Amino acid sequence: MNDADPKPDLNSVTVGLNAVLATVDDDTPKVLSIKGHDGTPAIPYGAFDPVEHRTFEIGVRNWVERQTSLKLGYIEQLYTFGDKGREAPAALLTNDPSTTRIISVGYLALARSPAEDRAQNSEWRTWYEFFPWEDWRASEPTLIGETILPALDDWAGRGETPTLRAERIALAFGRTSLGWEEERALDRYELMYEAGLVHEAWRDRRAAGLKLPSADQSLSDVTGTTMASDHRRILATAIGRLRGKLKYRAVIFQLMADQFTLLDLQKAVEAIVGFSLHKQNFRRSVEQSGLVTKTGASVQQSSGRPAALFKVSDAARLDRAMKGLTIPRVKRSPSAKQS
Amino acid sequence: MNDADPKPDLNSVTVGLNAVLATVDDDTPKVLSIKGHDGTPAIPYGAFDPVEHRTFEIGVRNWVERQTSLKLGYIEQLYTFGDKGREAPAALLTNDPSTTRIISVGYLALARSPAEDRAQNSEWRTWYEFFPWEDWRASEPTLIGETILPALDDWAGRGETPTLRAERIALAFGRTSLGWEEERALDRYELMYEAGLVHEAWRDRRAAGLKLPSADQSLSDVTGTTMASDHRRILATAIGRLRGKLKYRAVIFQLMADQFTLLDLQKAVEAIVGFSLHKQNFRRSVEQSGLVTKTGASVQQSSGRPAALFKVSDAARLDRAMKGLTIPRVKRSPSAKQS
DNA sequence: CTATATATGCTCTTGATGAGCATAACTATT
DNA sequence: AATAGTTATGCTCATCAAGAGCATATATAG
Repeated sequence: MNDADPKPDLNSVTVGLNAVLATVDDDTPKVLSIKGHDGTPAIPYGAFDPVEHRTFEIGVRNWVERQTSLKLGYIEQLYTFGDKGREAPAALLTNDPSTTRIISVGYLALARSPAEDRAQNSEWRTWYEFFPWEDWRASEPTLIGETILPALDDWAGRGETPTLRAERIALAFGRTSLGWEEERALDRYELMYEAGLVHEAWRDRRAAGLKLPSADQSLSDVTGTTMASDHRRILATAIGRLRGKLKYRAVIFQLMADQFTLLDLQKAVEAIVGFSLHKQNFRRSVEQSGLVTKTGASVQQSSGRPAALFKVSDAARLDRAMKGLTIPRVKRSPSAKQS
Repeated sequence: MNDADPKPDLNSVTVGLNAVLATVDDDTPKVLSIKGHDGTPAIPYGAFDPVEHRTFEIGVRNWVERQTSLKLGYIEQLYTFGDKGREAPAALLTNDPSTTRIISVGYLALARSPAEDRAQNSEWRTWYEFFPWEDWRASEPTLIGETILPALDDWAGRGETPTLRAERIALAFGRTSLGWEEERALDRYELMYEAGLVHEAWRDRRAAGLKLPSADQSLSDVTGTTMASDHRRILATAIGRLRGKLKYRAVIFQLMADQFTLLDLQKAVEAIVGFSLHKQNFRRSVEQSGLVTKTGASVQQSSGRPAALFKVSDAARLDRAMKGLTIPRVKRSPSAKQS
């Protein structure tokens, strides 16, 4: 079955590792960014060294910890990006960019708090700086209704499959009965990329010598900060993944200090999912989950009643359950005329 | 930040593509397997050709479709495997296995029905042949309580962190309040691998010249069919992913024929998740979901009342919602003393 | 002591989910 | 044709999770 395969020039592939380091600080979700080759912000990346690294994960931990003095807690593989056209940063990793295809394995790592800054030329940035349309905490960003949707609708109309495009747009931007689904961050970014609504789209097409979209390029100036290579796509992947994960894994505690109030926890969740929660109900669900325990102590903020401090309970080391489409399993007695 | 990185010998990495082709046929979940180099069943794989393939996905579609005449519908990247020690099949992909590290990008693809067999030396096999402990449709496999758990407990006791191991085991095999979580297929396989309960564990350690576990190797003879390289791990990843996905994406219809009865649908879901569902409630949830529509026709099986035929409704092209940890968003009026 | 600002406690309503009884609609048999 | 056996469907109940929002409790700032 595979013997029939020709043996391509395998040596022309290079593997890089990318890591989205995320944290929540000052009620703000942040990512560690470095300066890319042309000054554009980039996600930390390094080459995968097959000799030194027994595992990708070990590789990521190694160079991240060595270069940032951050000790990574949670770490998870995101996706492996291998599209042609992401060769841009090739020059940074190899001496012969012309013939090499670079693929990169993206990772998501969570760090507790910025703990001051360490690494030179790296800094923590709000991720909403790169995705202004993803922050609904105050309210729906006006950018969406005023700029993004009109432009996307316009783009949809120009395509050969306007209906399909319209459906994708509606689904991604919460215009269906499902409403806004925060975990679709990647879908949204991809639509915007395709429609030429982000700077990268123009940059990449120009670099590839492709014909430019018939859209208005100036729109891409107001849709957030550009990143090097396809790093913004990787970041979108990370955001979407983390947002989704929050719902079925107790991963949020990887971002919390040892002690925290329920409001701290709520703010952290809100920072990540990008919208506000119902306070009383949030508390109820958290307390019922059994994931946290009162420490007994409490803290006093500026004014108002002091808040009780909580810590992660042991049970939280275990992951949590899932949910979804409704799979009604049989629980009680195997009696009755079942089946 | 990454300038500090030494430039390793990047050329010693080779990229392969693996595809788990899954289908449901005759109420049985199946995967396409080929004969591995030493006769062991393997998952179809091929080299990634950076020249010919603009994208991994295109690469996978290409060689799968060329070699099996199967047209892939749904396809999704699973995970990229890069651990040292998976060099075993290197000889198949390169002429110089000694210095090359092979990493492979795993994909999951869903095919409708086996549609007869096509490719030479490839065949569809029940995936429970490789994971007998994952099939709870009739009842909990006795293999778990009689063989697996005792052996795992034994293994846990031999380690330096028995409590941690015991917790992992309890969680993976449904011995916690969460019960059996079908999507933890990979967790279970990995535990068994670590404990030397699957043949691959012994094979790999022997090949690597490592010391063999102090466990009883004969146990690995009753824990399902062995696969080449780390393909069984990849398959476990695919199973877990698909099982989880069913709950929040309408992906099951990728496996159904144009017309189907609700029981057909139920059987397909059961085949995948590995346990039985409550019939009436399953129907209720499916019908309420709006994902299917009655065609008007009905079919008569051997005996009993004829069943109505359904088809996928247009709405199902859209994906479905998700659920999870409980994130109480504010829906109604932003009035009251909220926040 | 009063006005404010948070933290918490609770109640109500609605909808989803787990169970299982009751019927309907066919085929195979007496 | 009446009876059994079998699978499809219809429905009712009970329980629980989730969305809303009023009511109190406990501080800080005049």
